[in-house]
Amino acid sequence: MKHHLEDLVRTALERLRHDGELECEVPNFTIERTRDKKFGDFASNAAMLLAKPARRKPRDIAELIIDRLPSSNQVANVEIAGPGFINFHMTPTAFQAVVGQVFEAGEAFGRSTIGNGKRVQVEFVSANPTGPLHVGHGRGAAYGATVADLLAAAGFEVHREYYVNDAGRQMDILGASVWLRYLELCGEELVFPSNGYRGDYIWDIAASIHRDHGDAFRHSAAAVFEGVAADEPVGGDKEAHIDGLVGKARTLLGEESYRIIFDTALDAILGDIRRDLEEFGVAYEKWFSERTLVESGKVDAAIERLKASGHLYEKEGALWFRSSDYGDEKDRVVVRENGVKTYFASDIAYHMDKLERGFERVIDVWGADHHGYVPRVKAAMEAIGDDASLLDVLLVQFAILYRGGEKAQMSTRSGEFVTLRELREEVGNDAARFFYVSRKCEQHLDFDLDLAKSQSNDNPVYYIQYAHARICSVMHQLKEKELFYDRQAGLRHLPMLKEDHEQAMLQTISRYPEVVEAAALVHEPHQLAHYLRELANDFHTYYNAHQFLVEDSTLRDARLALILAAKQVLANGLSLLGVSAPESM
RNA sequence: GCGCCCGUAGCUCAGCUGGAUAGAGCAUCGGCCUUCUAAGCCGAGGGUCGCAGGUUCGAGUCCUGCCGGGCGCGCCA
Repeated sequence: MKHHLEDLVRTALERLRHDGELECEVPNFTIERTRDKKFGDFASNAAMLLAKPARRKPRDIAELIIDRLPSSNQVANVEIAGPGFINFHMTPTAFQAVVGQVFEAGEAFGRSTIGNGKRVQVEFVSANPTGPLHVGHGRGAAYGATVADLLAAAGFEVHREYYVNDAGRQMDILGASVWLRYLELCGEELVFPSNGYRGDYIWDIAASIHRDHGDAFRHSAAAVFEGVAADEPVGGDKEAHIDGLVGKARTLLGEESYRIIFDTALDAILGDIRRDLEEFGVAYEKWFSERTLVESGKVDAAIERLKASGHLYEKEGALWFRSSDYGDEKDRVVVRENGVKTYFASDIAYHMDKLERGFERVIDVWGADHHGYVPRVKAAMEAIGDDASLLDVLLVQFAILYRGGEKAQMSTRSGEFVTLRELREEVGNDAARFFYVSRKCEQHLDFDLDLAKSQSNDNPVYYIQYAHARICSVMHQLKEKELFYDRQAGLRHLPMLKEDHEQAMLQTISRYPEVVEAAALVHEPHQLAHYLRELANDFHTYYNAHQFLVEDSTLRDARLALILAAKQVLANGLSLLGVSAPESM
């Protein structure tokens, strides 16, 4: 509907230009749903935008536009109001037609082609595989997955990707942590490094290695800690201590054995993350390995490219990227003094690779604590000669858990965060997915665990799902009463739906495609979440005000057609959010 | 100190990317089940849109400066 009116106004403006009545450019006008029905169904600001450049009164321009407006069987009346709004009153049949459109498109209702098959990559979660996902990652997962699904619904060709940091120092620390726990299982006595990973899952992995390999990787604790810098609790440096232990693991085990432990740890944790996300309804086209990026020489190639274009320099033994030339607050190290490339170096190569793969738009979903990282990545893209404006970084703020009105403990005594899995088990996937995307990403999220679990109208998930289930229930009752529903008759008799509640529902349903499109383009799934609550509200209100299973079969068919269309839209919307649409509750 | 994000009803948040009289839910108070699921519906009260300027036909929305809160400022990832 909206697009149709846009076309009409644009045509009118072109005609005005053609007639010489308008000598300026066609402005970027909008067509909006009106807030108040007395202003019609849609309003355009085109005349007011033209007032200044055309040097005429907005109301005069509005009149000219209306004169040139092509006729449309969807438009009943057009009028000028207020400072120069052009208000459109649609015909009843224009709204009624939506029901037929919903049935025809079914699951595809709400999809559009504005994305025009443009290739867009969405990279999200990408948590280091050093432990299970926690509730903070959960928000990125739900948000990224929904943004990706929305973009797909809007006609983009979407590629979902998880960047696996399987190369890097943190992974070495993970490997060392597992090995040390393994040594303890072998009977060695040692003081676990303060900077090591100490979750229970480390013990589990160590135990599985011990089960499969016995004492094959055992070395005496004395040998392992010999010559290693002191740990922080005893007056040393925790970083130097852990790096020393990693070095010992390498030399004592040898590359082959070290690799076995490292890979076992990586596979175990990554496997767990994959299962977790899969159960959460989050799927990826690709799990992109940082290690393959390193091994393929792409990181070196990226550094070479920066060097060749004169953006690198040496200082204090390290290799620096002059990112401050591109607006970053200071320069960044790419190769450390010890010759090890930084994570940033890999990331430059990774983003270069993304564009080389032909993505026309690249979206990174990051935790808000990484916001300081954005300028340097964009700087690197510019320096390399890529167009940094193709990259959109969406920063997701933290989720704070509440229980009983109080901030819930985010981490356990051992320092482990509350995991995504624990949250899913407590409130269920549906509530978790919905709550995570119910706020815009830059908004801090207060996640009320009690509310997410409550089975009442306070809980928007149940409220929406209940609307869907209620419609299913009505159809069930229809059968029980041995009545029938005739879709064609229902569509024919839609003009009988003259009640306010029925009009409201038709209008809300007709808005759905606009909501999906807007939510996709501005990456705001919460718009869809709020819309679905509105639609559910319209339905519940209608349900209480009127009987559907009435004697008059023509009216009954028309009403059932209407609520079945609502059911389809509820199901489509919930599906985009990754939430189920139950038949009964 | 510098940078990013947020300040809208008692609470949690919308406000369609500058439009007409600022909206929901929760909470509070008052109503609605012999009738398709009361996991629901209806009604009432509740506001200096953090503060001060500016931009224009028009500002909760854009700009500047303050105030308050969160986060970030490693040769970590």
